[in-house]
Amino acid sequence: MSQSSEQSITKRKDDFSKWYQDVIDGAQLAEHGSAKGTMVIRPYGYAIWENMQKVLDAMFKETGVQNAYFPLFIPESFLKKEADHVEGFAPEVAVVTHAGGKKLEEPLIVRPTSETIINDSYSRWIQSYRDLPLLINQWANIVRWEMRPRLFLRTTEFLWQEGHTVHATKEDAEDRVQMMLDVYKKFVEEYLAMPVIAGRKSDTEKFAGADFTTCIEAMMQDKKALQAGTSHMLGQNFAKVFDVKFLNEDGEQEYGWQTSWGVSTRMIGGLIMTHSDDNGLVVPPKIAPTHAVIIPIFSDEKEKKQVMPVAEDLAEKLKLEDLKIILDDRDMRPGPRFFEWEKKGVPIRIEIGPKDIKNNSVVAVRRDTGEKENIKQDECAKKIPNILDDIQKNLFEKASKFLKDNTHEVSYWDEFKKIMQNNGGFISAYWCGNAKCEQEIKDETKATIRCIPFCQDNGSGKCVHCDKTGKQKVIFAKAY
RNA sequence: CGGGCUGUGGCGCAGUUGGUAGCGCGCAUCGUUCGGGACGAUGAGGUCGGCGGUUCAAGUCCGCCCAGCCCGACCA
Repeated sequence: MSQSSEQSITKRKDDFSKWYQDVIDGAQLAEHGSAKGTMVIRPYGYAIWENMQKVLDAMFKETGVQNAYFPLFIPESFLKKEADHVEGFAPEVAVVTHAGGKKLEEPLIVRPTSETIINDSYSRWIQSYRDLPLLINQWANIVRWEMRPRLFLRTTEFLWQEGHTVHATKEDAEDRVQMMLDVYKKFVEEYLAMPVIAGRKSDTEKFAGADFTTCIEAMMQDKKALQAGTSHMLGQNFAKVFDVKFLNEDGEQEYGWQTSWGVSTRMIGGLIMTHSDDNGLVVPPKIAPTHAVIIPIFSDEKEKKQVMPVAEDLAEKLKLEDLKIILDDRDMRPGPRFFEWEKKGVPIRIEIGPKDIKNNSVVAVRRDTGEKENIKQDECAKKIPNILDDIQKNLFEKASKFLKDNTHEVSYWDEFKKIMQNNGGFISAYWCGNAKCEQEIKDETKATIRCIPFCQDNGSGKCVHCDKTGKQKVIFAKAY
């Protein structure tokens, strides 16, 4: 008995070490050293990404955004035009120097982001205030050669969307920055069930080339912060160097006011690190590639003939409710089938066996709580969607409670250090606004300013580190 | 690039004082099974990260190189 349970633990451990591989393979190019940090997104992980794309794309379009596509290769000189931008990105760009068997006249960089090449187009597209606002989004892959890649969260190549807009006034652009951050917050909270704190980045953390950067920050289960999306106010910085000008209503030339905003496949990592448990992924219903898996159970042909028609019938009925259903009738024992879908985080498992046939019922098991419920077959079409809604709600509430429980209001530096050394989490505290102070905090505790939340109580207090008066509370945390 | 650890079937690992490679999982076939990772039998799968050295003999000892992981600097 003890032997078999020991063996069972061993088996689970083996699988645990690779449960995430249903989603992404990392380091499979390990023998090719220069390709380290690249990733392969498996079909299951890609299905999650496709769902994210679909929802976000619809939300973008509601705000008037259109999709377009721009080149992967960018002339090196484009990147160099904006001083802060080149300083921020030059260390991490991959450069193509040879192609077609020849040395290139001008090296091409693989885009780390597309502000420069898109503005090159915009400078030709925009003539008049009537051409504005120009609201464009691109779904693309980009490359950033970071020193230390990290599976899921900081891969060398990643997929993302980047929106690039041009407006006639500063106010319009700033409204757009906020509008898109609101879209991200809504998407991440309502679909991914990840609570986030929205705010502005400090100057040291802002995007290279932006006037200011806004962001949403989420808390992972290890209490570290993950930036889940950013929306930047670019001002006229890129417009000036790429000559994006328009004739305004008064017949005067003006530079356009711009924004850019993006979220990436990093969100898949965030999703996993927010909700998953020791048994594998937990995927919120609103983003899950499969809502429910039906597992027919039978031990011989006779039982199979009884069970299968009911299982098939139920699958059809649930599909009519707009649910994505998998009927897993593979020739495997039930246990391994249960476990496989559990690892993949399918929100509901429906078991149908001979016992259920007798009772006209099924057994529904929730992935988030493990609760089992007997449901009459003819009530499934009504009840399963309700359970899915409840799972979605429960995941968000659970994560919200975790975020709340691990966010600490701190006034004193000793307390700050103690929290960062021990439990970690988010610290909400007053900050003087000085970059030097920010750096010292980072050096001492590894915690950085994740954001300056929009929600402020208009008070003021002593900076948690230097005691000077600060007007705003900021969120400190160790970050990915 | 600094500091630590590690490279052995698909995955996880063992390999004593050097003697020519093994275990678990997974995979395949057959049988018994089947409501939470079943069991038995049989079988497939490895130039032990690379190069060089010591030796009659190297997964094991020595040197160099390469790669990966963790910790720092960089970052979505």
